[in-house]
Amino acid sequence: MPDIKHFDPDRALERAERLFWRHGAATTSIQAVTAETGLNRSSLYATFGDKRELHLAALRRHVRLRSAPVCAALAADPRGLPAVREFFAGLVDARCEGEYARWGCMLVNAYAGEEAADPEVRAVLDGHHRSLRDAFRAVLETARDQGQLAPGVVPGDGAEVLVLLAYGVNVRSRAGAGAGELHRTVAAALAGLASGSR
Amino acid sequence: MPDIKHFDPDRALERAERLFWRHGAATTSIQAVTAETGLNRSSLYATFGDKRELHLAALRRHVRLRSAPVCAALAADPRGLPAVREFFAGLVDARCEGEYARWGCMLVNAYAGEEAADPEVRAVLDGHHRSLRDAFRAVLETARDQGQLAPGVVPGDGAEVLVLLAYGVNVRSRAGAGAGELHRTVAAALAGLASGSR
DNA sequence: TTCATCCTGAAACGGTCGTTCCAAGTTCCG
DNA sequence: CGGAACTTGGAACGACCGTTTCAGGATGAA
Repeated sequence: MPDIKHFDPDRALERAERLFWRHGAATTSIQAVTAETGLNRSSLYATFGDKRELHLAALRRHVRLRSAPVCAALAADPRGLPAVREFFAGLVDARCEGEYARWGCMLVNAYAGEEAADPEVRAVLDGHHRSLRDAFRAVLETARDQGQLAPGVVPGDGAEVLVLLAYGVNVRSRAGAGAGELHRTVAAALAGLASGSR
Repeated sequence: MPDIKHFDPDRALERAERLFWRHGAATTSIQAVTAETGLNRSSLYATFGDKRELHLAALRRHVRLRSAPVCAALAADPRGLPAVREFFAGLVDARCEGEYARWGCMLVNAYAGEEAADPEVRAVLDGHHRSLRDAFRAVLETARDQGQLAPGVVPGDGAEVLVLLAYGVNVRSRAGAGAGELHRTVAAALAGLASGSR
């Protein structure tokens, strides 16, 4: 083993992930990545390959470290509908306040970009879509078994609806929609799922 | 009046609109616009100004000629819920089949792009959001007056939910989601609005 | 017809893009 | 200590970016 890397690859990837997240793949230049990470072009290319591979690695890191844990926690939550409400409350807050306010969701942003034509990008997006949908379905099945669900609500279909709702929240939050407005809208959408609500 | 334009500005703008719609603002070059429209840089700049202004004009044309008429027809539809179902059926078909399949919605794409930080772009997006929401609210009020609405559904809140649902459909359709899947999901979402559904 | 006015075509601007290359430096193994 | 293996810094590549400029052609008014 002759020489060792002088930097932490995952730390650099996390910086790149943030750039791609906030500005998008097309408008994030390699130069911007080198400036943000502190390392130079050679190290970047030697470690991650070209820009497309770097973006893919950033997308996959995002799914692995940010999206997947949330999906797993959601799927394993035994509370039923309250878990769904908590998920959306956290989503709205994360999108409207704090460090990542108005960044939207990195994956939803990728849907709308030119990069969505890339089969490997699409595979990441599809994988995340399935994860989130399956998590919602599990929670809705739990809710149904506990009698929380309004009659007529099918967990599989309801889960797809909730995923689209989450996409909508992510889209709308990027244009500066207020947290209060989104909380209210989400509450109205979820009210239709609960038994005894009407 | 010395000389007259040798081309139809709106025809050129429509070509540019399609490029921005399909590929996004960042990845559509002026060169691509000149190639698509057939006119050269000078005429382009003299007519529309720089790239930002061209993109804004394309966005506004999109709202004026494609989005606004649909919103107006929706708002004026006297049928209530069937109008909502027809809107979404048409949306899903337009996004999944035909000439514009998998292009998504130009406005939703703009939400996710870097251009959403531009105040003028954001004004266009907000205007469209309000138009669509108001149209949905009008239709839901009609539905309520005709007894079609499930008790507990507030037209104002339901309208916001439907807009987010539409955003979700637009996002998901760009990654190749099937029309059948989206039709089914939309149907499940709308079922919760109808009276006697549960 | 003359002329002022506008449009068109094409070349060119500086800047930035993603990517490659290579010399110099650093590290571990024997 | 010698040298192979690998990283690093930095220059350089051609291509493309958005934009400007200008000469020359076309047009309508007087």
